[in-house]
Amino acid sequence: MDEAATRVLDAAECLFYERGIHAVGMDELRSASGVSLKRLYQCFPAKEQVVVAYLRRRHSRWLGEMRAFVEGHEPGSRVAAVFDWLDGWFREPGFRGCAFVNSAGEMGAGSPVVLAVAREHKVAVRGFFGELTGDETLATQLSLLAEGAITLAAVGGDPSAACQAKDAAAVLVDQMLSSSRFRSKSGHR
Amino acid sequence: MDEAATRVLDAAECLFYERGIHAVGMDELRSASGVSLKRLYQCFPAKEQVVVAYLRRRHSRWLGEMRAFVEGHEPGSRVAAVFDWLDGWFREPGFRGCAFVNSAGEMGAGSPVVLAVAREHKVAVRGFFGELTGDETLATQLSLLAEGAITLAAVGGDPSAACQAKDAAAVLVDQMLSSSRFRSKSGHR
DNA sequence: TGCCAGCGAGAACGGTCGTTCTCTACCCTA
DNA sequence: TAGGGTAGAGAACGACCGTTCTCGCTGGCA
Repeated sequence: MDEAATRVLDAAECLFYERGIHAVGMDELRSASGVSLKRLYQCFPAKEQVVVAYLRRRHSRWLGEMRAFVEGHEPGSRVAAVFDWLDGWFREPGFRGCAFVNSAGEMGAGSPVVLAVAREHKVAVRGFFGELTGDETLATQLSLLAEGAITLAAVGGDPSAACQAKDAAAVLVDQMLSSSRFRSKSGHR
Repeated sequence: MDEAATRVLDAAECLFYERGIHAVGMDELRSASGVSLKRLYQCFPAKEQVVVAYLRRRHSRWLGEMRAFVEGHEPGSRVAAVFDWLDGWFREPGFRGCAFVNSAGEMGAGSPVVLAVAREHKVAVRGFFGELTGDETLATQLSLLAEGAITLAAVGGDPSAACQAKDAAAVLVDQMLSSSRFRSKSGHR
């Protein structure tokens, strides 16, 4: 990837997330990145492609950082670690919710490709919970809690949502463990 | 309230929710509602006030409909009924997620009043769960599940999120009941 | 009947957007 | 040194936005 494109995406990641997509014009992207308008349009023939590239890169970074944090914990406490990581994120200055949900809400109705990128992100998050738990149902339920926490932390302005979600997640994990132990011990049929 | 204002809000509720706020201009609001631009600006001196009024009215309707549905069920199955109601909502044609989350994501960064209305909505939803359960912690956890279900149904395009959330909610409610029974029976101290 | 306040229709205005074009300066090659 | 292709700076363009203004009409009242 071009170094100019990287600078554009750096600027886009700050500005789009902070103020929303339609509130940031190409001119502002230009002045913030120091990349001329001509070159900007050589890298990204339209604004929508800047948005898509911004979201794709943010997806890699976000999931990578979460994964690195979680995998630094014992296997038995990794689900809880996810919510600890979310808690740290919620308390960062400038936290404004999920970039993918915000972008999809803003452009999704008129831009199927942005909606698709957001969807891929959510599928990947659920997949990560699947890796952690090895159980599809539990993975979905945990991703529900995580999504809810992100939404309530952003819109509700309450970072403690992560902690509440962590407690609920512990209950769900316990329940799943005991029910699967029960199933394997009783071995029905 | 003026009948013209009602017609404007009817149009706004359809258009803003379906296509997003900044994608719908005042001219389109005028033609869709049949209210002249002059009168529209008499009712709402700026677009932001249309947005706020739209959100407030939607909040009343949405919570009212959910409440009516839930209160038509036995007290013991009302938490589950919330998620049944969400399931029906998710399957409606044109479902596009939470209007408050979408609006806050689109305008929240530049419009504190819109963010505040969205926040009030989320507080009210949590309060409703509080009425149902009589337990603050459980209410928060259930609202996390509900918010997560809305997000995943909208962005992930998966209406079955409501069903998954319902199952998780049942686990959390059971756990809460058994732990409080335990506490009252053992009567610690 | 004459008059005036209020209305709707839509033009007008200033601003901003995404995108393209122009022009100038520069660098690499011959 | 001469020339041509490239890049940057920024003007230009057409479209659209939110908002205001104009203007002709209407309908109630003296």
